[in-house]
Amino acid sequence: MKLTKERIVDAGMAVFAEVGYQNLSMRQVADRLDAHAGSLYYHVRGKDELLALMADRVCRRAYDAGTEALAALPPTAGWSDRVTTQATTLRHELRQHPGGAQLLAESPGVLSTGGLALMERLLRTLLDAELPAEHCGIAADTLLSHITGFVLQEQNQPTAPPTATAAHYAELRDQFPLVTGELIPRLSQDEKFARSIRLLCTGFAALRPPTAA
Amino acid sequence: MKLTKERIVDAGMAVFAEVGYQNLSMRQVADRLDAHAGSLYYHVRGKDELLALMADRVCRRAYDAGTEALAALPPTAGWSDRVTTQATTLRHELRQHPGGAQLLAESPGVLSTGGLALMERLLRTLLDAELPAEHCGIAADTLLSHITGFVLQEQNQPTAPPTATAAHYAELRDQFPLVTGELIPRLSQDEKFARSIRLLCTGFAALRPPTAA
DNA sequence: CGGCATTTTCCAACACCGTTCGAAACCTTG
DNA sequence: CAAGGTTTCGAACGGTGTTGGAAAATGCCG
Repeated sequence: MKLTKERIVDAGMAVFAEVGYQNLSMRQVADRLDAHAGSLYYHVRGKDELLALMADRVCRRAYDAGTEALAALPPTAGWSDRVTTQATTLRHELRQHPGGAQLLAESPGVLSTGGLALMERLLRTLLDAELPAEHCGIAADTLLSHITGFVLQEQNQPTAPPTATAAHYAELRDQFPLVTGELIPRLSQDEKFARSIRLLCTGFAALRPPTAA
Repeated sequence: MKLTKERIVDAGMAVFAEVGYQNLSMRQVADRLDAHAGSLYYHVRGKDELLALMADRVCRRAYDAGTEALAALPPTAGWSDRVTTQATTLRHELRQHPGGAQLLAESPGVLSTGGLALMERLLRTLLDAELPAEHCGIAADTLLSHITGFVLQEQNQPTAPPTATAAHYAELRDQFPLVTGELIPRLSQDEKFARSIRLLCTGFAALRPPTAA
């Protein structure tokens, strides 16, 4: 079957879902298309462009999933609910593929169409929330970079905490009582994420002009 | 001269500063020590461990730079100034090496001693600010993941904006009026970072119990 | 000092990577 | 059919992380 940019990105996403960002290779993408690695370079300038296209697709998916989730929101939902929904769907989409956050992080910025769409909707949400316009850009930027940072850290946390010696562990407890203490208790990642977004939203709310209730 | 974990990490940091995270290779590190690549594996389990050690060192440096900057703060400085100082020094340290944020992001979490030290001090700062203890963990986590996310995005923004066709550019302006509009105006990265931290701090402040003035 | 054992280094090799390039195959058009 | 452009192949290049056995260096003990 004929090779196409579209089909190459499809195959790229497929092996991405299987082996993750770190182990994605041109040869595997080509294999999935019953083609040879060199053939890809007729349609794509290099791995960078392929990754950028894939990042764009991830953004697009997150955008579409977001519109769906937003539509399911009750009409009573406030702006912070809308922000939270967008953040949650983006995180969910990033977590679909291992290393998904890295794909977004290492592809050059939010230049792609999909990334811009995400940003645009977020800005509109914040503007509709009557945030002062001059702060919306920063707010949206902060939100997005926080989300990618969160999922990134989340995705390469070691699956199994290392079997540290009891002595070494005691020493750590001694040296860093707060980090090892009951702050940051057994909170699920979902919970941590939700709270961090809530935290950001309260920060946003503090920017709003004091409107009479 | 004898090879050591310490010396290997030193060399690693040196070539890291020169070629950046993406192009750092075991062979270059070995070359700088007048050794062969295979020899490194006697002292280090693999590239992953080397990167983890380097990440730890970056954290340590950021910690030391932070204590210095904190000491230079006037005693009248409030907790938000202390938070900002820590954030700024961390960002500055990450920006020292190209791809510095990726090093921190891809090495497994904040498990190293240096990372824990950073976290511990941040937690103490927030606790001293009389934030409710159950929120401090989230707050610190949010701050850190935001910083890494910010520097990450900052560090692989394309140096030169692509020479897009005027037609295509107009279409973008049409499709995404907000992103391309005068929100997010010509703000330096420093300014954007400062404001994002300020934003987070106001969010933190909103968590504090209303103490009588 | 010699001899031995351990620690450390070399060096060649493996498998894989992204990328390039000329030749072959294919398809469309005249 | 023949010509020409489009697309694919297939081998190759230089690079990567990593391994394992041979070789050297080092420390130790008689």
